[in-house]
Amino acid sequence: MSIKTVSRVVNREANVRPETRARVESAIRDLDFEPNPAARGLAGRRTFSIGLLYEIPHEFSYIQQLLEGVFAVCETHGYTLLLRPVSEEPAAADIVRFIAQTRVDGVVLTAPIGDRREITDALRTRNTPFVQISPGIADARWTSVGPDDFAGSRALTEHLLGLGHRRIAFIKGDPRHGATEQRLSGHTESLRERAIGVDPALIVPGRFDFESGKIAAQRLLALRERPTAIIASNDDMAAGVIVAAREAGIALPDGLSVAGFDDSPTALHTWPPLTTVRQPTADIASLAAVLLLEWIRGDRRSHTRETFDCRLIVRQSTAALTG
Amino acid sequence: MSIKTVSRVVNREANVRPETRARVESAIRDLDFEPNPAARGLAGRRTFSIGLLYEIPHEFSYIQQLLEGVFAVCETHGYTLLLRPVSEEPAAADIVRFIAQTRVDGVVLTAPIGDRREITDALRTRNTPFVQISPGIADARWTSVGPDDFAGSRALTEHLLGLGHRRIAFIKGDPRHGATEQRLSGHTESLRERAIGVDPALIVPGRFDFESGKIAAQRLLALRERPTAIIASNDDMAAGVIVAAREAGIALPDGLSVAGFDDSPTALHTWPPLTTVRQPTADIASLAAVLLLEWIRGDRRSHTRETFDCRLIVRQSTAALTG
DNA sequence: TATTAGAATGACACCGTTGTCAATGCACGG
DNA sequence: CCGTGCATTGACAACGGTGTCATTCTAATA
Repeated sequence: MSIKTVSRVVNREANVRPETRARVESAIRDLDFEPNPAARGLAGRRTFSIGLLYEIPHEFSYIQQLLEGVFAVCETHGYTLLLRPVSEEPAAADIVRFIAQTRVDGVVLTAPIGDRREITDALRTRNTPFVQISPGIADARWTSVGPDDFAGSRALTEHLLGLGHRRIAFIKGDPRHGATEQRLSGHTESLRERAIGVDPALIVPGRFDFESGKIAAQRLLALRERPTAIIASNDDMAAGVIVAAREAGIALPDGLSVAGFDDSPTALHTWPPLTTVRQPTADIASLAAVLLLEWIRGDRRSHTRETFDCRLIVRQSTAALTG
Repeated sequence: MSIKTVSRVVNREANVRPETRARVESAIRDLDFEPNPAARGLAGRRTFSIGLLYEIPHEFSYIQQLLEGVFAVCETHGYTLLLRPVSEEPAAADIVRFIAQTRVDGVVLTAPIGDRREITDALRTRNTPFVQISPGIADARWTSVGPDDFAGSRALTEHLLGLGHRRIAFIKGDPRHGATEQRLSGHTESLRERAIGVDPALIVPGRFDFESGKIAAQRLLALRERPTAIIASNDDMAAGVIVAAREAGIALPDGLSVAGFDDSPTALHTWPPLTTVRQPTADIASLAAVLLLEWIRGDRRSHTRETFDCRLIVRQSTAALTG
């Protein structure tokens, strides 16, 4: 069985007997063979890659900011960035296959992918350098970079407490994200410090998207004793809260204070514009990329957990408690 | 001068005499030499690329939809996608350099990059396959894919005319985008068909971002004879219009109808939710990628201009003219 | 059965760099 | 002036596939 025949099978060329093809294919499967794209590119004068050129948008959503931060670092270091959008809960095997196929030197794992133990284990086993963005529990065995969600969330709750609110509801984010728990504990911690009881009825689940925020708000606004303020774990959900409030005929911000998290473009698109917490996403992503490259080059031999401060952005969606 | 010495210079290795280094560097510049990444990867067992893994977000902005469409096609065809965010008005040379460096087999040009004559010329000269997304003027010498902005815009204006509006203002988009002119002419064409004069005061410039929409709206709302409806050339600007209207104390949609374009996530985050026009961005991007791959493989010998229908999405931001 | 075209397979050079190690150049001390 | 050791450069074999062309099968035809 010559190498060339394998090449024919891989490239789906004609003139290979079906049984030969089958034999090769099963061998490929057994050996987990992935053709080396560099060798294919070199010999075949093609790269099996295409470029996508686009203008940097004026307003960045979270992913775009991440991209921007990582991309900037890649550019200055002469690295290429391969994107891999994955569906929810990708199998560790899918990620390993991506690395095997592309032969990337390392990967940046965004939340919540980097919190999956099987995935970090698989990468560590293969000795593939990686950094984790916005981890849940930081692990000393690898590097992670993220915002201080806990402190950011505390600042938000304290802002509302300062405005006189005492019945403050909290809409949680996607439970798979580490940020979700940290943002929640920042909130409850603030309440506890002021000796304000945490009413379980005021803490409701969400999934970080507009729709889940709206549904959560409908539930909260239907309570006998309605909250005077609602904190959503991100801006998209806060936008959902605002719409739910409008549909319920509640005046904003006087009838209800609403706050978000992230300072995404959405925060300015709502009316009133959202009080929120800004995390330096692009900086986080840049540092993650820098640390990854250092690791790849062997310039670094110990792991770290880097945390960035968040900043409270007060806009008109929160107001002093009246009456 | 051995090849190896060039390699040392390129890789910034130590132990190269400064004058040797200088000589090599000037030769590199003179010859426009770009190292072949495949050969470097093959010999050096590294790819100078890192991966970025992220979960597909629930709500797609325009860029994310494009990405998604192109990516899906790349994945099924075994291609890798290299992103290249560029600043406004990138030089053709930058783009040529990107191609030279990465050796991509072809590129997708998004608006308005693909409308720059110098860029298309440069690509054609180098024989680099490319397709253009949302072109201004389609050129028979290359392939382009885009929405039918003209018809979509017409549908929007007709919807407002049907609601009884006659003083309809229009906020234009970024003039560098082909869509801008097409969306405007769809609007004026509709008016003309109904023999309604086009009042130049009601057509104002914008740049596709929230802020420019807000400023344009402030200008329109200050007119002696205020429009009863405002069409913004995209949703972000429409969100700006809504905020400007709120600040002016105008009730929506009764005091003013507002419409956007694109059906982005923003369209649902505003209150009232936006009447808008949905373009099948992901489908457009997918077809662009498919056509590009066909061209790369030589399966295709003639260029085409493909157009996708848009769909009017009526929500609560537009209402019948009262009084 | 011999012949032959076309299908299937293999041998081998080559793609453009980097890693390794040998060769050469050079400055300095004895 | 020569030997020593480090700085600098070059020779050459990989790297892991693909392209080309020769060779071997296979089955249809005479």
